[in-house]
This record gives sequence, C-alpha cells and structure tokens, in this order.
Amino acid sequence: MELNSYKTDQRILIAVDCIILGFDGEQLKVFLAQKELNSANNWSAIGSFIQPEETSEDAAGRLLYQVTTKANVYIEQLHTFSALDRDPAARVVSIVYLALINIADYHEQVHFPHDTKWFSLNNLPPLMLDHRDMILKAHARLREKVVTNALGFELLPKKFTMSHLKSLFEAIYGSPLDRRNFIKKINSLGILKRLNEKEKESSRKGAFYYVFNNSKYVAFERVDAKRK
Amino acid sequence: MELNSYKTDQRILIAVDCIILGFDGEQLKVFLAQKELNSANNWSAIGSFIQPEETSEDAAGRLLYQVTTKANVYIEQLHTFSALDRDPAARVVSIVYLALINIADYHEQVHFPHDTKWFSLNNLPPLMLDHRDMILKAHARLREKVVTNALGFELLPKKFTMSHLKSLFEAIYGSPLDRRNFIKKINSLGILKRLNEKEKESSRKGAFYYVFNNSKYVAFERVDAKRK
DNA sequence: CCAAAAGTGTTTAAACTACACCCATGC
DNA sequence: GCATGGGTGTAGTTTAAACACTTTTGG
Repeated sequence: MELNSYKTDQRILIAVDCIILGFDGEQLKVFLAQKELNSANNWSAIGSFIQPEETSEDAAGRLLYQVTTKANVYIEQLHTFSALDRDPAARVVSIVYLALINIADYHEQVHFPHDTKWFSLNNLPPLMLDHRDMILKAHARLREKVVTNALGFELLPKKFTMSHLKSLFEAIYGSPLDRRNFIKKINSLGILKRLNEKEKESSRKGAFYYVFNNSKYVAFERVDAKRK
Repeated sequence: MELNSYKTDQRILIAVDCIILGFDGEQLKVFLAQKELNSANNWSAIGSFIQPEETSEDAAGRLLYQVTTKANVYIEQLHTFSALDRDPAARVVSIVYLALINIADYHEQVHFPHDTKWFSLNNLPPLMLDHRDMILKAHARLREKVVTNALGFELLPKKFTMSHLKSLFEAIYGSPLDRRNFIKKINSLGILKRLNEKEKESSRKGAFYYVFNNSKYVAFERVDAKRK
C-alpha cells in the first residue's frame, strides 16, 4: 500500500468466514449456522469479525476450534469477498477459509452459540449474503486440489476402506468411478498403508482398513514438485 | 460474520497490492515501485489503500489502469495477507492480486507517481514488508495455472513465434523444454492459429507468427471442466 | 446355496519422452 | 557454402480407460 496515505479513514470491517466441509459416507456436507429465526435467508457459514490482535488465520482457527475443539484441522485460505453490497448492514470484507473435517467426530455440536446443522452441498438451504458463492467456491477448490495434492483424507476417519475412499472421491467429483482403476491409481501413489484389520459391517467378506501414510505423502509432494 | 457484533471497533486498514508480471523474452519480471529513497528495503509491489466506495477488484483494477492505461488486463485474486507485524506503521491487511501484462507495451512508465522498474524474478531487490512472499506466491500460482488453464499468453504480444512461447514457458517453469514435444503439445490443444506471416529478426529462415485463438480456448475450457 | 460387496488382471488407446535429421536463408 | 534457428517424425515407455470373473461369508 502507499505509505504516505495512512490517514485514509476507511470504516471497513473485516470478517472471517469458515466453509467447513465434511463427508457423511455418501455426500459432501457443509456446516452452517442459523443466527436469526424468522428470517428468510438465514443460514450462514461459521464466521466472526477479526479481532484487532489476531490474523485472519488466527480468527479462522479460533472459529474452527469453537466447532471442533481440536487442533490440527486442515484449513486453507479460499478467497476474499469485498463486494460493496454483500452485507447491507455495513461495509464488511470477508476473508474466507476452507476447512476439512471428519464429520463423524462432530455430530453433536457442542460449544457453539447458534443453531447449527450439516447440509448436503446438493441441497443447500437459503443462505445469507454471498455465502452460497463461498460454498460453491469451496467445493470447486476441493475438486481442483484433490487431484494434484493428496487432499481429502481429512474428510475421512483415520481408518477407512477403499469403498469409503471411492465414495468420497465420487462425492467430490460428482461422478462415478471405476473401482478397479481407482484402487490401482490410489495404490500407485503409495500414500496408503493397509492394516491387518477388516471392516465387517458393510459386507460379508469384510474390507481391509487403510490409513493415510503421511511420510509417504511428503515424498509424493516432492516428486510432483520436481516433475514441474 | 456474526451479525450481533457490528460494534467491534477494529481499526484495521485494508490495502490492495498488485503483483504485475511481465516477460521480456528471456525472463519473468515483476513491476515494482520505490517509494522512499534512502531506505534499505524500499521496493514494493504496486499498492494502495482500498477506498470506501470500491471493492478490492475495483482497487486492483484502478492500480493496474494507472500502470497500463488499458482495460481488459488479466488479473486474478491471489491471497490475503494479515500478519500482525507485516506493516510496523499500522495494522494493515492486504488483498493481493496477480496481473499478467505484455511487458513490451509498458517499458516507458507513464502516469505513475513513483520510481518504478521491472525486476527479474531471479534477481529481486530488497522488498518492504512481506512483498517478497507475495511475489513468490504469484510465481507459484502462475506455474500451477499455466498447465491446466491456457494462461500465460497475456504475457506475450498478440503475435508471437513458437520460440517466444517456448521461452516463456521455460521461464515460468524454470527448466528447459524439448522444442519438438512442446510444439506438439501446444498444437494438440488447438488454441493457437498460425498466421501467414513470419518473424525474420531472430533467424535466417524466419519463424511463423501465431495468435492465441480465444474461441478455441473457451471450447478447451469446457471440455476440461466436463472431464472433471 | 446364494446374495452382496471385496478383490484382482488384461487388453487397448492415449499421452509423454527421448531423440536426429533436413530446411531456408543471410552472410 | 555454411552457420543459425526453424520445422518435422518415430519408436519406446508410461499412464489411463474399458471391461468380467472369482472370493468370502452371513444368512
């Protein structure tokens, strides 16, 4: 910015909104809050004004911790929205983050001061302001990054089967995948470790559990970077 | 954000910075301004505080127009920086944009109130605040997007030869490319149109000029989107 | 013994890589 | 006539896509 114009009086407020995505085994879901009853478009992403002593990352982390009460949740900056009329009550610029969590851990929404609910991305409720755009952009980002980065495992529990993983990718892409080719490709990345343990609920035969192997993932990232 | 806390008095200023990239035929360059003489780290990206009645896109466009005096310049939002200590003089959050221009059009820097200069990305001057991070992030974004999106043509003049284009991609990737394979790949995208006109300066034989075919590009984009 | 999901392999096509020779022309 | 950059093709490898049968076991 221009150093010689610090005098500018902007009166613009800065908010942070978190698009928190989860996966219920069948569909991608987003965690929304309802702040005012009897309002038409009253669902919104989890958000807050940024505090003077915190960064936008701090604020996003604070919101996320409020929802999850966990550290080390995957989060990345998505986009900053600054349309003049995006909030009729005041001039508010919103820095939006995308977070991915394992939905199963948070079905009971403890410690959150609003009415909250998970909504399928295919069936969003009326949303306030430009929060629908935020959610669509979050979904688009996830679709893009899941190809190159080994992203998306954050949406599953620690242990998962190949069927779970395939369902997740199908939900993200919105189209069916060939089971054999999918498994082949995932295995070729070398980022999963098969456990000697089977999930027995969804089939007679039982399906092996896998865990995401973080160390191998780092190696994969380096290879990918070098290739470019 | 939370509607019930509009009272928050933040006193955080919002700036917009533009990382303007160009290509001089050999190297990627960034357009920087020097605002204060006799200061150690005194080069910076083109920036300004956001005005109360403009969006961040407006502000970025305004800055860009100041430099280029042209409309229709490629620009996209890059990242928002909000570290507490990023500007010692005040709490400033900066929304950063990435712009790509044809450097040849702007060697004489008209209408700009500061000392300005193009710097090679490989040889950056001392930069104020976190502007070095911004530039590195811009370069990274360009590297990522140039693969999937047919981006980067904005950095070349309307007419260019395959050698020019190859040099550009080599500068973006930072590594040499095989001429034959490169041309084959570019042609397979069907986004270029060969003119019946040759550039005769850099070789005896002369090299065909090409132009970027926007309509074909749109088709390419659609195909790509559907594939996902 | 059968229903339901798990597990596995092959064939074909497409994309990418490496690599070498001829062309046109100004000097 | 030769040096310089321009233009093109092919063979080998890797990766992606299409596709079907066998395995396990609870009921």
